[in-house]
Amino acid sequence: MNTEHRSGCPINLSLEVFGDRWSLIILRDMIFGGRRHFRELLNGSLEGIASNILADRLKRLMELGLLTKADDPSHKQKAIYSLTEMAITLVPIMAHLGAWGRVWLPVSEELSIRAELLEKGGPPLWEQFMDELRHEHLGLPAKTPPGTPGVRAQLQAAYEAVVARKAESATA
Amino acid sequence: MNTEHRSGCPINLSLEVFGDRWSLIILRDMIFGGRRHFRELLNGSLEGIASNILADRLKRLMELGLLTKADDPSHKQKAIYSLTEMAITLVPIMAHLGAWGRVWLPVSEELSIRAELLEKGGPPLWEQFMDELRHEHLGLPAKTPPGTPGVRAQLQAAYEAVVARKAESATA
DNA sequence: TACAACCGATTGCGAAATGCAATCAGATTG
DNA sequence: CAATCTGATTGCATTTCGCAATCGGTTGTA
Repeated sequence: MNTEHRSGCPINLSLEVFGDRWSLIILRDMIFGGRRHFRELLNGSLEGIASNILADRLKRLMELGLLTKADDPSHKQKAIYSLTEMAITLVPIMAHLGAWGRVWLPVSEELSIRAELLEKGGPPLWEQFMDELRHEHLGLPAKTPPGTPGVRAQLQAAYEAVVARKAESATA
Repeated sequence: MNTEHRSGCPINLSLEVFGDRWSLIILRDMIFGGRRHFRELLNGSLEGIASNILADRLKRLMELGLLTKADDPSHKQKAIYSLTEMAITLVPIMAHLGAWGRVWLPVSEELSIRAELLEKGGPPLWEQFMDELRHEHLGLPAKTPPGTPGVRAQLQAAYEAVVARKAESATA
């Protein structure tokens, strides 16, 4: 990890981590999209990240301590990327960024429904989501009873409902 | 303003605004440092921004609607930059970014005291600070009685107290 | 046992961004 | 009237970005 910093200001240091156009996009897709593999991140990216950029950022995020990499037992070539606690605690920042973007930027309806729900759910929902991520990525025991619908699943279902509604109204 | 976007995702669109190493630093210095002039931003920057980068980012932030520029009546060459409501509503994001950085990154004590106070003050303090910024930058009536110490002044005083204490303990 | 599809990357290369240094013309100050 | 300060601008070398093609190895299928 590079130890040369422009200053010891928390905002500056955070910016040195996220001050590029792709790092946070990758984390977004892992957190909200549930993606764990290189190809999932590469092909699932709405914004069309290039493979060399993805490889570079994954490496960088690992060096910074935001991700870890492990072998996939089902496939000798596959690597599974996991969020660390450091990355999981970005959920509130993601929620705020999404809320801000929803107010001030030309967001699309289907892609902002997640941000809307996350904003309405507030800190309690964020905590629940973070516990869910800790369970999935860090192997911690689940805090919700088995069978409880996960936060990501709820967000995904809401997204799909909007897409379905828009498709229906377009053909009606 | 450029209308070509990679996607309509709120987080992506926010990243298209802040996904560089300087834009948020400039806004930080305006919000927390109270800087309004080109030279103040240029020379006061801890991170040492170059003048051409500063000029470019100020222009870009104006095009994006985060800043406005006005003539300084006291000096025909001076320009005063003001935050818009769009920029003022970044305060909670700044607070979260600072709090996250304080936990996970090698921040310096004197530069993180502001983030600590902002975190402890929570949303009520953020709201008070935003009202203060609306008064200073948008000309809205102050919501606090005249004479009340401003949030920025409190943060600045706390910063200076830490600096003074560290200087004293160094010479003791 | 072929063979296509898929795996996580890597390389080449042109374009764009970065950042340092020097400079600018006009306004103000001493 | 000279020095300083104002918000920039320009030139230029370096670095970063990002698209396209490709890599060697693994897996599934016929």
